[in-house]
Amino acid sequence: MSKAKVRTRFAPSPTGRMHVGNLRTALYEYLIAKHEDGTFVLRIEDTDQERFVPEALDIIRETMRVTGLVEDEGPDKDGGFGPYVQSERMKTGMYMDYAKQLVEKGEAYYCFCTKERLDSLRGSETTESGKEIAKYDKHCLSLSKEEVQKNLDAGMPYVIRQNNPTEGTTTFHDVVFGDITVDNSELDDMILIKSDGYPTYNFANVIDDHLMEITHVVRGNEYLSSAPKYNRLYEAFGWEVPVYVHCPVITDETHKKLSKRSGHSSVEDLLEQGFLPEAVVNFVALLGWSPEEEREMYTLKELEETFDYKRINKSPAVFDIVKLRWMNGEYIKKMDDERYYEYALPVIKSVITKDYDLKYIADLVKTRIEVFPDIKELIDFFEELPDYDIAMYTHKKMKTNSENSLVTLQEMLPRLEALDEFSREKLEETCKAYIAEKEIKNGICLWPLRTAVSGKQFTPGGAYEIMEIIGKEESIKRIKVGIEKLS
RNA sequence: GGCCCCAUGGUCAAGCGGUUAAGACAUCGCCCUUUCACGGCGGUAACACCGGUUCAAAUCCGGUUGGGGUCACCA
Repeated sequence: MSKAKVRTRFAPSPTGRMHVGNLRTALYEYLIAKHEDGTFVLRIEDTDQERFVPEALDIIRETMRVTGLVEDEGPDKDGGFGPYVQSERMKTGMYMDYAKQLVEKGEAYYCFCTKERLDSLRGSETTESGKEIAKYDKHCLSLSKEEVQKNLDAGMPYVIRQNNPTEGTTTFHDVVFGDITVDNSELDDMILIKSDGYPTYNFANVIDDHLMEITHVVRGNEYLSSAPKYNRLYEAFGWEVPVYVHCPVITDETHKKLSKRSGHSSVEDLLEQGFLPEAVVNFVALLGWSPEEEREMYTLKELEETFDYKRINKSPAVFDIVKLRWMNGEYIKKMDDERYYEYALPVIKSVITKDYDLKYIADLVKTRIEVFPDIKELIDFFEELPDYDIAMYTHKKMKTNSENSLVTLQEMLPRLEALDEFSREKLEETCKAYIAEKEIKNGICLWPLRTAVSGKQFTPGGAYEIMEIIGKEESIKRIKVGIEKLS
């Protein structure tokens, strides 16, 4: 028997921004498919009309586009398994038909219980500690066929519930967690069809995955507890269960599930904060999974080759923004000039209005940033000399203080004024000559100059680079300010 | 609270019965250097606890503790 073609799916519900947990799920689905030369499909699960937000769809598409997780089949790419949007599939009445099949088999039943009854059900049965017991009591299971029909004819609102056994156990298999067995008495009779006629997420999922011939299902660990009920559904239909891959949750620094509060829970947030999509993908791939080889920088293409879902971790991982920043910095350093400028120049222009060599400035900060907005505070002094404390002229290691700094500035001023060209070469030549002449350490000359022209403790580049960028006039002006401050 | 899951440095993690318990981020120190950064070198730092099984346990089993998840006509 030949191996069935691998088909995976990313099935988001369009309810808001794309969470990094969703990105990881999508990524793993994508990688599992690509690794086996399989098909990655996009399916939109919009069965919740309450929470549906139209823009969310665009966000998802855009996120997938920039991260490179492009689907092989989906709403815009019919592969013969459509429609790929659940609200459209719903129109065919297919979910209802399948639900009715289950009713026929006695694996499901109509339920006419009101919201009030359900609420009182939960309220009445409480544990000693006052916690709720949420299981439905199978009240409507006892209704006769005639009673059901009568209610239906009367137009009573209803739902269809799964009829789970109350004795015995159910075991399901998960690739990362192994076999998990639960008592059937724990299984709630979950709703399959809502009173608005829409299928619930759980039901639509099973139907669609089967119909779309999905072979591997990746999802968050939060769905682990509903997995046994899925098994019963597959069993009831007599369908083959796909390979389940449950991923550990991603948590924040407090080890709680990553939420909007943390400020970087969505891919959108991250991109807005100046992170590169490839860095985010690389980082997220490593959250809960590790390759066999000793390495952690991977392009999406390389991940496709090495990804092995059997190496997914079981324990929750903390989303460490500090390490993401580091990784992003690594990606920035490796960027080719053209693309780098594309990202860096706009940021530089937001700070510098003067006619400076902006690409030169960009080159200077390339190894000094982790995300692009970092550039701002690094280069603000180019635009305007900040007011600074003369204590900055004193540097122990450079052996400088206000006195010798003043001397340096006073003696260098005429030499610099005499220069007709403020190139790096000329500047270096001039300073070196002075240093040799006075038989002093480099720092005695360069530190005061750098301080005077920047007014900052730390700068990207040294005195030569800064003076070359701001030019003769501005340099002289700033050195005079320094002399004034020191006098 | 019931049920399920998890447990190696601050964080991500390798490890599948015998290792000096990798590596990365962070942190600290040194080198390079006109500052900072880059780069190079080095240091601090971990098997939650208690019992088994075994000649041998981070690795297997049980319990304890801790953490997480889930208990919707949401996904």
